[in-house]
Amino acid sequence: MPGKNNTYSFDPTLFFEELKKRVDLPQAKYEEFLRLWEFKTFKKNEFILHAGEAPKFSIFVLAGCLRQYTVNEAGDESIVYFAEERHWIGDLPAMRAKTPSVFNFQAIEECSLLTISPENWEKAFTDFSWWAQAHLTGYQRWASLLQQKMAEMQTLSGETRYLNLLKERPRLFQRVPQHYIASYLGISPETLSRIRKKIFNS
Amino acid sequence: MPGKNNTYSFDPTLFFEELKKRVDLPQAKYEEFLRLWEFKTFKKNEFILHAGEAPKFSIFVLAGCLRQYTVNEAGDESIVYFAEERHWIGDLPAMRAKTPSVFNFQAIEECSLLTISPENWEKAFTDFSWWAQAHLTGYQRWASLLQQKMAEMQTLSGETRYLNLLKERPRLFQRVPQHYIASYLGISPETLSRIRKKIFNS
DNA sequence: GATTGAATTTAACATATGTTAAATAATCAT
DNA sequence: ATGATTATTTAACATATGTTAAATTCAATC
Repeated sequence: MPGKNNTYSFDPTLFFEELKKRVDLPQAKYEEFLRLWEFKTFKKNEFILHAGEAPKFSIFVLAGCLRQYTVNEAGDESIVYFAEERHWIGDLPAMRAKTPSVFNFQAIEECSLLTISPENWEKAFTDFSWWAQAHLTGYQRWASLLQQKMAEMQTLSGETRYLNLLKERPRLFQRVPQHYIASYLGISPETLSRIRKKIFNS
Repeated sequence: MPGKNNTYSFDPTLFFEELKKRVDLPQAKYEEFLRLWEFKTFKKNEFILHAGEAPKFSIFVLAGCLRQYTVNEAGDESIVYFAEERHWIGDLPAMRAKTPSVFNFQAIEECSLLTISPENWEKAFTDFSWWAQAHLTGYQRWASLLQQKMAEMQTLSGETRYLNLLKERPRLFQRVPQHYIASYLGISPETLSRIRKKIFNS
């Protein structure tokens, strides 16, 4: 059952931990907030949201790994983000405006997610001011990081970008196929293979 | 007088127009909000904010053009953003946390700016809920656009990226030196020259 | 566990882009 | 206006990366 609503039990520990990093509240408040979210599971390779459709929810990852990517006119895939445990992911502008997203979201492994609907997202933003605050701060930082990644893409070689990513997110290389890493780095799978050969033979 | 506080008169029309695009309020409210901002002018090539320092303000551009760029360990400059009239620019995470920015901000032309201090920024965010809302929406969209630009960098040739930018921001090419455009596109000035020759001779 | 399909590696070749250097053109400052 | 500085173009050459295709390895499925 793809994208089935799984309402049975799950462990919200990770979710609460991430919230606590940003704001200090009594446990009851976190639990009230949690009620806006819905637990879903997805199987490996299952699509979570399709490009061309308005996203039906935004996501917090409890377990598993997923990829966010575009497909351009020439048909080339381009992965712009890998979300692992504790990561937030989605296309909020498209979800909130109910317009088509340019991004695909697909499970790379079996995934356990907390999802929030557009209606509940707006409610969360209105009713929980601490959430609005934390969210804005998070987005400001995220935009800044994206600009720094842009600068990397502009000035560094594929090899250097590979080494940087290996340092920043070593766990990713344990769980994600090589050609996905290549796409994320903006190089062909063959070039990545060449780079690895060069590095690990010296 | 670099970065001098110019408190004499200026025209806030552009500023109000941009605010009105996002939220509908009585004029008096806009004017109250404007009091949090300070007018500053900068001369061509003058530095507005330096990397390594905590930013002293965030910016709305009334007139002129400026560039945001990093310098990596190898000394290569990399322009991540051009701000023209009506654009918002700054490093909010660094400003708010009072930590060093990795970005330089420099006037490309003589500039008229509205600036907001860290203290006033927090005040604006607390006292004007419409501002907080609009700001969050703006950042969500901004982050999404940056991810789409990332995908462009990953999959498209320098020539295609040049043509795309020419279509998206044609005015930029009238006012910004070519080698800045090259830096923004992530190619060398020589390559950009070659690309232009190829395009305009066919 | 055998078969099938997908991912990765390898190689040969093509091409886009970087690098260096010099010539020309444009801009700035006195 | 003139000289000095900076930006742009051009060219020759070097190199990183893409492309195609095949071989090999790995992983999923029945």
